[in-house]
Amino acid sequence: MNIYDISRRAGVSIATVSRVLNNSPHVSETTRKKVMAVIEGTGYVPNAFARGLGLNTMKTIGLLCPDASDPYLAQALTYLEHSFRQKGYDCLLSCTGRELPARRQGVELLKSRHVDGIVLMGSSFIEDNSADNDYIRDAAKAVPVILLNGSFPCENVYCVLCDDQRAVTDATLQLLDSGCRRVLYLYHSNNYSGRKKLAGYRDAHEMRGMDVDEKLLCYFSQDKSSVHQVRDTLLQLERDGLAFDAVITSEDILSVGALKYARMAGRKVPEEMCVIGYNNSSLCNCAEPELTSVDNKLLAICEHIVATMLGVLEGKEMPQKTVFTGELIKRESTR
Amino acid sequence: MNIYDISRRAGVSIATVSRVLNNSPHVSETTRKKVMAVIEGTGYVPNAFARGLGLNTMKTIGLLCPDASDPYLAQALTYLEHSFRQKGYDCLLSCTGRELPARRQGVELLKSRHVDGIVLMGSSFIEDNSADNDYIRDAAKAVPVILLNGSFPCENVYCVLCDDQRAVTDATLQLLDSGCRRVLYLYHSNNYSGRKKLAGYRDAHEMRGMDVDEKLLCYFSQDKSSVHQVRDTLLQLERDGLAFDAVITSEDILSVGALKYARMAGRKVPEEMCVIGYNNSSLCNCAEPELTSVDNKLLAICEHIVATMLGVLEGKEMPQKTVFTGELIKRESTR
DNA sequence: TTGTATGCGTTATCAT
DNA sequence: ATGATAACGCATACAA
Repeated sequence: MNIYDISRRAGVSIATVSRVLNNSPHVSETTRKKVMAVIEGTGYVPNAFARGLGLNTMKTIGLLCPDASDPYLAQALTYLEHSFRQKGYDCLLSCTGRELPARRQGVELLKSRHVDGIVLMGSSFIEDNSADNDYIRDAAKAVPVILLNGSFPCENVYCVLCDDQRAVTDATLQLLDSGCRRVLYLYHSNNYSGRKKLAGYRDAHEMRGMDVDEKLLCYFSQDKSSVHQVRDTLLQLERDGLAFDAVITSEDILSVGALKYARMAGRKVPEEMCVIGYNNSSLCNCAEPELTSVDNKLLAICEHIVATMLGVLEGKEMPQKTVFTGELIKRESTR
Repeated sequence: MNIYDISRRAGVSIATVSRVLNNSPHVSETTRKKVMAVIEGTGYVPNAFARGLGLNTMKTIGLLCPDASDPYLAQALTYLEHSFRQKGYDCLLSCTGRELPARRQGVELLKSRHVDGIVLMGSSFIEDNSADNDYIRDAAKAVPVILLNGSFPCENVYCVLCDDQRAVTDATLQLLDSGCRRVLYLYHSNNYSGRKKLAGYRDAHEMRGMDVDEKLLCYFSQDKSSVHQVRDTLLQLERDGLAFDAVITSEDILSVGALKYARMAGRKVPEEMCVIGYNNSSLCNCAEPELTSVDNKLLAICEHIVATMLGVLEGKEMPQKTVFTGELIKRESTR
C-alpha cells in the first residue's frame, strides 16, 4: 500500500494525496475528505524511508550514552527520550562504553544514519588531548552536538551543565563548617568534570585557610569502583593510619562504598563521620543511612538540552553554554 | 557527495561503486582498489535513507521500555543495545511508561519507522483482556516481536523469560525451611509475571502444608512503591498487629523498603527477620545489610533475545518460548 | 567484469 | 485547486 494506491482509489493524483498527508492549505475540503476516507479505510501509513530520502531527515536524535545501566545516565536517558519523542523526534541509542575508539565509532554510526542531532551524555566525552576530540568537531560540522555535563567550545556544539566546582565547594564547606577536619575525597574520573569537582574541594579548603592533604585524595578506576572495592580500600587506608572524619565523592555509588566501610569499621554516621555523594540519584534513598548528595539538576539540564536542540534545528540562535547551579540535598549522612 | 560523484571520480559506473561498497565478488581487484581510493579520499558514506528505501530496511530494532530508569530495565537495555549493535543493528528506543495507550502508540511509532523487529521489555506488556493485546498481534503481522519476561502465544511473537513461579517457590522455601513462619509478600504488579510470582509463593506454602494468610499479601501501586512508602506501610502493618518474620518481594526496590522498615523498627536482619528481593539488581550490594535476591538471568535472557531476533530475521525456525531458571543469590539478609 | 536502466515511495516544482 | 514529473541516492536485474 503506497501513495499510488491511495491516489488511484481516491481518484486523485499522488500530489494531492501528499498534500492531504502534509495538510497543505491548497486542498479543497471535499477532496481532503475523500482522500482521508481512503487513507483511514486502508490504514495506509507513508513510508518513512522514502520520506527520509526526500526530506533528508527522519526526525531522529542520536543519544550517545557511555553506560545506560548507570543510574544517573539511565535517568537522563529517560528524561531525554521522553521529551524528544514528545516533540516528534525518535531516539537512536548507542551505549558505547567509555573508551575513545568505541565512542568515536558510535558517533560515526549516528552520522552515517543521518540523525538530526547528537547528544553526548556525560562528562566523559571530552579528552584532554585536543586532537582526540576531533571526532566531535567533525560531527558538529554535520549536525548539532549537545554535551550533557561537558564543556567544549566549538562551533555547533552546545553545552548544558551543572557548576560542579561550585557545588562541590559548597558541599565541602558544609562538612568543614560542621566540624569535620579531614575530608577524604573519592573520585573515579580525571576528565574535565572530574577536575572541576576536585578544584571545588580545594577551593573550599582554601576559603577556610586549610591546606589539602594530598593523601586524602583517593582515585578509583571505573572498573574498580564497585561498592566492595571502595569499602575495602577505605578499610586498608584506615589500617595504614590515614585519619579522616568525612568523605565526599564524585559519584553516589562511591559514597555507598564509604557507608559500607563505616558500618564495617564501626564508625557511626553522621556522628563520627559524615558522607556526601554526588548526583542525588536513586541510590541516596536506598543507602543506610540515607545519603546526603548534590542534586545537579538533571531534569532541568535534560529539558534544556531538548529545547536547545529543537531551537538549533529550527535555525534559531541558541546559547552555546548553559550552566545550572547544584543544590545540596541533606539527608541522614551529614550533621 | 553521492554514489554518482564517486563513480565519476573513479571513472567507473555507479553499479561498480555499489558493488565495491557491498563487496561483491564480481569486481576486479584493480578497479576495487581504484574505487576504494576515491571513497577513502573523499570520506564518502552511502546515504542510509536511500539504502533503506531500496532494501526496505535500515537494520534497526525497536526497543519498547516502560521505564529506562528502573535499574533492572536499564541493565537489560544496556545488554540488548550492545548485542544488537555488535550484530549490525541499531536500536530505536521508546520509553512509553506502563499505560496501555502510550504503549500502543509506541508500537505504532516503531512500526511506522519500519524497524526490523520489536522487543517488548518487561512483563507489563501483556494485558488480561485479550482484545487489549491486539496491538501486539497486529505488530507481529508486520515484524517479529520478542517479549522479555512475558508469555504470549501468537504467531511471530517469541518469548524469552525466567520461570518466576518456580524461582519464588524456591526462595520462599528457603525462608520457610530456615525457620520463618510468617512470610510477608510485597508486590506491585498484578500482570502475568506478577501472578506467577504470587503463585510461587502459594506453592511453597502448600508444599510445606501451610495455609497462606491473605493478610500477608501486600500490594503497592507502581507510583506508591517508593522506599519510604514501603517502610511506612510496614510500620503501620506492625502497629496494626500483623506479625511477620520474613519478607519476600517481587522487586528489589520493595525489599530495600523492607530493610528500611527493619532498621526503623529495630528488628535485626537476618536474625529476627529475613528479606529476599527479586532481580538481583545493583541495589542488592548497596542495601544494608546486603540483599539476598533472585537472579533471573537477565544477561542470558538478553543474549537469547538477540540470537532469536537475528535467527528469525534470517528466516530460520526459532523456538517460540524459552524459559530460564532463576537462582537465589544469598547475601546478608537471609540466614 | 562492467555498464545501463529501472524501481523504491516520497516531496517539491512546475504547469494548468 | 489539481496534476504531471523530476528529484532524492541507492541496489539490482539485465545487457554487453
